[in-house]
Amino acid sequence: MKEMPDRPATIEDVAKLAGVSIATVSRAIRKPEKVAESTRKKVTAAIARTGYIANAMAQNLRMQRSQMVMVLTQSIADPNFPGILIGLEKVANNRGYGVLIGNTEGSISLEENHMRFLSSGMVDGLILLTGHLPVAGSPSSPISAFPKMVAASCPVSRADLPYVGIDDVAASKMATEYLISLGHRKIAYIASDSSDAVSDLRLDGYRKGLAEAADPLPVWRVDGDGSSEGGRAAVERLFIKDTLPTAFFCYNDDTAIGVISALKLRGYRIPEDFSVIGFDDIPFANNITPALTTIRQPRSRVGELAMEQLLDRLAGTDDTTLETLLHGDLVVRESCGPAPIRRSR
Amino acid sequence: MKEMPDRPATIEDVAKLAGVSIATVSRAIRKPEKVAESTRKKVTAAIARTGYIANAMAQNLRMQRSQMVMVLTQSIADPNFPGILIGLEKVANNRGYGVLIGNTEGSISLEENHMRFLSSGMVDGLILLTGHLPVAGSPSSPISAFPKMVAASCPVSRADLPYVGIDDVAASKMATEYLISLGHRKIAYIASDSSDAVSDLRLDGYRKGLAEAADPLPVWRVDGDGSSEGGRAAVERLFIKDTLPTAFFCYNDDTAIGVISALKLRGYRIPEDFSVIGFDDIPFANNITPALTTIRQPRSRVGELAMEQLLDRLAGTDDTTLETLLHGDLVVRESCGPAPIRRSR
DNA sequence: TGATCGGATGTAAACCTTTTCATTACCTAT
DNA sequence: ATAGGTAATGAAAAGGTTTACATCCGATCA
Repeated sequence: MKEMPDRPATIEDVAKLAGVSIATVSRAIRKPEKVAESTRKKVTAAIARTGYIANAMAQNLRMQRSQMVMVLTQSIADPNFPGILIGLEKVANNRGYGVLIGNTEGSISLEENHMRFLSSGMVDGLILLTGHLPVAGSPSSPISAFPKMVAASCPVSRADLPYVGIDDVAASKMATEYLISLGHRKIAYIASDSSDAVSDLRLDGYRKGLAEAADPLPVWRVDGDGSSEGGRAAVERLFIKDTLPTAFFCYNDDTAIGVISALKLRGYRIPEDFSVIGFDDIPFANNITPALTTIRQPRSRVGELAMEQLLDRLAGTDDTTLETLLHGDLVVRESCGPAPIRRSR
Repeated sequence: MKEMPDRPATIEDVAKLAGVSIATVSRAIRKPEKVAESTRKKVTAAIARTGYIANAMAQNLRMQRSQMVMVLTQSIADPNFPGILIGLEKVANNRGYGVLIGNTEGSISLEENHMRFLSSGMVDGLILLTGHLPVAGSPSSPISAFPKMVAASCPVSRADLPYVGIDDVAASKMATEYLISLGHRKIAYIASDSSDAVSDLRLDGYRKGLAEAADPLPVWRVDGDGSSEGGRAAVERLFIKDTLPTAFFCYNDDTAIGVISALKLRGYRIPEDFSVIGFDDIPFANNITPALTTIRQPRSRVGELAMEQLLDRLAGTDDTTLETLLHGDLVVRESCGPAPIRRSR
């Protein structure tokens, strides 16, 4: 029934066809209960005949909003990103919002550039996956200036911003306890680079796990950088110093993959000679050999909750929840085994 | 210097402060050469003092555009997606556009839902990663009704839509020739499901590679579904029939990973007993054992070119290029070796 | 000297909605 | 019968730009 004129139908076309004013058309659409049954029908018919679709820009201008949110990330290539994005996109779309991607690559200038979307009113709110406040304004800019943000997956340091993520401490503790339960006594934590707040949280959990062991176990933190290369390098350094743990608790799966690869390259078997546990349960954790034992992050759920929180805030529901911590699951596969009996080195 | 009033500064505030009309302010910003040096300075100063940032919604309404494009994908989780998105986002942002994500999950209703962004004017154009035209309108709707789309990575069947991707046929031929050069004579192609046009292109290339061999080699197509599970299942079926190739050319890396895993499970060694070659060079191809020999897709470049093409079209540059095919590289790692000498089965 | 031109600026329309406020007509209660 | 209330609708403002057109002024040219 749609006709295809040169220019799309406006509300005025509909009004004319239905023989009412544009105000009535608008009401018939947005507040049907405010308009008489008979006119509503006329309007509906006119809309169908003209193929009218409201111009979003005009609506948004009038209503002072954009129905868009931006998700700011350091890296689209981060293996956790797609999963989170799925959740974000899902609820945003359900609630009539569009999701804009802002990739910062860690560059401040790119980040500032993206902030123009917010200040120009092109987006209503921000999901921060970056782990820090966007650089706009001085570092001490009042939090009240950022009413439209929610952090997810990476907590924002020293900011009273709503945060949705998993309980890194609890999950890391669980991972550590699992290794202890397998008999390991020399467990190293392969960290990420020092700027990563999440790495410290996981270190905390690891510490707690060690502390609660029957006999006190030493904390053994090894530098990494969150990449498989960093994991490889960490193992190489340990071999040079000729001092080795029996189990590796890795900051993330990428690191674990590097660790395993370095260990295998030197002829060791996993899990017979060494146990390795990762974190994140990235899609490929199940496809490496040995299949990686790890902590599963409910990525999609994190995205959903973060977006819900943001949209609730935008809608004015002043939810005061500041921290939503989800539970991470231990996924036991093949990369961990009983501690080997080995001559101490 | 910025002041922070309750409501953001408008162009009128700037005009008042600078003692000029709003038209002049607008011109000073958009067409500086049209305004006298002296006034330009006054305006610039006023803008700085007020912290004025143009309201994007008002601009977009007036200029009948949105400065947004949407990328439609079947699955955010597709391992190729992030790479393409990186390229898309990069050039879009460089050119002042925002990138909206539309995840369809293969659902028609979701897809239709996303099309409202286009018809309501919330986005100016579409990047199609879905491999088919959005369902809006009848299947035979004239292509002229879709002036604002560019397909990438998955060609859109029977549509004269601009397409940017890699030359699947040439790349597949190259992969096949490589296997032949290693002495393989029984090479199977593990396909994706039949609805996938890309799978057929790769089948074509494989065919061509076989056809140009010194001695004619038989085409051997095996069903898969593009997942590692599908690869595994394909191998199992071959074992049941007890008829095996010496080399597998896989539709994609996921499939190859499944094939390798099934083969290893049965105690075979790669590449000594079987050669396996994948396609895509997904990030993890290098992290499995054996490291996967595959065809590298310049994903990010595909994204860049597709976005450039789309924005050029939106800008009215009537570029008539309909197909941009990039070159895929053969990445030789460890999963292919000389054909084994084996009693024929 | 007067007509013409060009540059710089202002006025107002246009972009398309939503929503306040006013108007109308009808109904109810006194 | 009249005041007061309610439901349905319309007129017009508001939202913040860009830009076509008009205006003004000083300068150039014949």
